[in-house]
Amino acid sequence: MGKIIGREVTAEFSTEIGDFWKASHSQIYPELRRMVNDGWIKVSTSSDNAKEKYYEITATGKKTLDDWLNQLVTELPVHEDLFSLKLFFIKDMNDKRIPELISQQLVLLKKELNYLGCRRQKLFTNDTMIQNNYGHYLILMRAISRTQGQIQWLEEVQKQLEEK
Amino acid sequence: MGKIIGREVTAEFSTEIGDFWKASHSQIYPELRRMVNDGWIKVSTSSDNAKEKYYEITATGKKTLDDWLNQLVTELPVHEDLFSLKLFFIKDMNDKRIPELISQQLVLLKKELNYLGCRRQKLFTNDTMIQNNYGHYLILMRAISRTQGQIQWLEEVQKQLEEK
DNA sequence: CTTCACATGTAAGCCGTTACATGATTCG
DNA sequence: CGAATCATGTAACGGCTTACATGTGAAG
Repeated sequence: MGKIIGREVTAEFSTEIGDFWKASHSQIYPELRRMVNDGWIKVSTSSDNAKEKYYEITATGKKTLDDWLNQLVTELPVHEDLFSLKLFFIKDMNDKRIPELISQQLVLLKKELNYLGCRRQKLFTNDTMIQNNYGHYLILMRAISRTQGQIQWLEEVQKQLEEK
Repeated sequence: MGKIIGREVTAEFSTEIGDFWKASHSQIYPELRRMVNDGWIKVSTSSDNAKEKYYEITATGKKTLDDWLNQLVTELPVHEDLFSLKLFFIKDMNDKRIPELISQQLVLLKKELNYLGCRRQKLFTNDTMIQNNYGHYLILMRAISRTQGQIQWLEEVQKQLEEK
């Protein structure tokens, strides 16, 4: 119980966690090693599958995680996105790249919204699932709301630009 | 005209561009050098101030920038934020760290919203300013809308959590 | 028994940071 | 002329990526 192999950690960064944080296996394996060295997790090899290494959190690791969770977040992240960066360099209101960028961004956002909706349906089928993973539920719903908001805003801008 | 020194580029990444992209002077100076090597910009030293190096975009540089602007953005950025990451690890709906994280996040978002409002007032005093920097105006307004949306959403969650 | 998927690992490089260092200008 | 500020630059390092490399298990 509570044991996990590197491959599964990697998978989580493509699904669960992957919606808001990315990491590849090439980063994960060395990190696991460091965490073993630091005593945050311990490793055990199974007898029936020599290639797999089972990792498990230690008391020290739990403490470290808990301390980290108790620390307040003091800064907002910077929103580095190419969409904003490109728009920044376009001065002219009638530059036709503006509607192009917007419509492309809308394509991406709608795909994202659809994806997030699927995630919600898949992960949170009933109230029990929500109550037992409430933090995860919150950030997923927040992502959905944010994406909807952006779509709505961009569509309004799009409409205004067409009216000329 | 069109000439700028490294110090001023650095300053832009603290103000104008800094709202959605960060870079320190230690990154900028080497980059300027590379861009000179690549022929994207050219450098000239002024007679009256030996320490200043004036950079200016070349035709090649303009072409490169233009090509880049014409490329479609094909992926949304990942929203790496500590707020989401921490919430992800909190399973229990009644964990008191949830309202703590939310209220702290609201503090940060309101500060941000206020800052963005000031930027808007300062940079876009009249319609001419808007029309001559329309892309910049759009992303600023988008940031404001996004921040407002997040505040609203979090406040609703906060209210719902209090009702128990 | 060989092929393919699984599981782990390493290497090189990019982009960004903080900290450190240096020279030029300005101003009291 | 000494101190503060301006302007530039370097060093060390951290986190992340892509590409490369290796070994093991399962399945035809």
